[in-house]
Amino acid sequence: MKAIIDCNSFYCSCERLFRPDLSLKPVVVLSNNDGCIISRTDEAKKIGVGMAAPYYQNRELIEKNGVAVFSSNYNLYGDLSMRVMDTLKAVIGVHSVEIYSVDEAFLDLNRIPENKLYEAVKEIKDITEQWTGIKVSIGVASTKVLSKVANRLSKKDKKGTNGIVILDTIEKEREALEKTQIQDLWGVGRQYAVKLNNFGIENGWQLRNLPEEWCRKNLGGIVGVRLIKELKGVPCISMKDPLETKKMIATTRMFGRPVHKLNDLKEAVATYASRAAEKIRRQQYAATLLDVFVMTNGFVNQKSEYNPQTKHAHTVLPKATSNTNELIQYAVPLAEQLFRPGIKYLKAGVILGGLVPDSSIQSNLFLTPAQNHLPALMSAIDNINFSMRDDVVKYVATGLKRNWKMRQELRSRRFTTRWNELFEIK
DNA sequence: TCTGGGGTCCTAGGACCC
DNA sequence: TCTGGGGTCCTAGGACCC
Repeated sequence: MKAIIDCNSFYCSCERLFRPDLSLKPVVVLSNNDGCIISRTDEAKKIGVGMAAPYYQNRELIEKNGVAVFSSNYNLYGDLSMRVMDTLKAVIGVHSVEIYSVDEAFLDLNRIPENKLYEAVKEIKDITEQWTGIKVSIGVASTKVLSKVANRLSKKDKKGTNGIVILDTIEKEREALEKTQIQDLWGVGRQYAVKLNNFGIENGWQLRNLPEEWCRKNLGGIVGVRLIKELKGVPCISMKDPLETKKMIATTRMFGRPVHKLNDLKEAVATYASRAAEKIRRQQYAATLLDVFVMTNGFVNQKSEYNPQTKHAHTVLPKATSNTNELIQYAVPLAEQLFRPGIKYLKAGVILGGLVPDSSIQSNLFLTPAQNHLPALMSAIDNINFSMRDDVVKYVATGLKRNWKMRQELRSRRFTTRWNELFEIK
């Protein structure tokens, strides 16, 4: 059996941890740039705040109901996420945990006897909540897709289920799938939901009973076939090897306000390149491919129809690198190449691909001594920036004023990752 | 005024090879 | 007059996820 464990309203729970006064109040967390609502507590859902809804459209509702609003604070969430994952690994073993996202992990329960499943899962839940202060829900079933179904039901009825749902018989599977609308299934997005609805399929049980060939034709080939099999309890999506290397690491941002000057665009791209370089160094990768993209105003004919246009340009790097200086030097010309005067840019990004473990970077006999010291320089900069605060040491190319920077007006303190922002008890 | 950021996987089609 | 077939590799783009 497999389980998926999921932190309840994760970002909001992180905020509440340091604001006990909000424990029963509605809370929402906004995306970067304070654009969308990306996490809501049950209380906020009840009031009618939509998921991924633009903040400005919900502002009135939020203010009228006294909802606490936070800008996203990824330092805080990232740190608490690590604590949750470390707890899971400590309880059931490193090799049985697959971190799926910042707030979710799949657990391999194969070594637990069927008749002890509930006990075991309950223990995992209790310990995680006690050690981290974050509430979680758990779904258990024979496949990943079914465990997601179970998890969703456990969250919907926290009181009735105690946050745990186990699908261990065909009858329970059937009941759960009949209760699950097609668009709420893991692997069915907007496009497929429309297609399936047109075909008269509305819940998970109906989908489960469709012929595989139909799904191969209409739901993305092999992806659709796997989905059906998983719904039938035949595992097709296995646990991932934790040692698998990533394929890309990206840093992309909307601008605080539209950018129309080449210089601002270059600064932003240089900044994202150094941010991305930090990320790959921390994860001990080096990149062989660098892609820069820009997004131009996607609002067509004043109708506020969101239709972003992006343009990419990339460079194959002559050798794998994680060096900020080098990556900036490749990234900035790509930004220049993409830039057109008179156009407003809303967003840009740097994607590092073709990742290899950085131990495989070959030292080069023909480099000058100064160049061979670059890794030491990079880690010195990383250490300073990490231990002090962001960007004490930075490249001039990344700009000094940064007037394109995103807005984060309502961010809480980084309680767990910055000494000068520690939680205070008076 | 105002719509996130960071990923994965799969497929179709073009380029190229013999 | 007549112009193959099969294979691989790469890339762009679409669909999905949280």
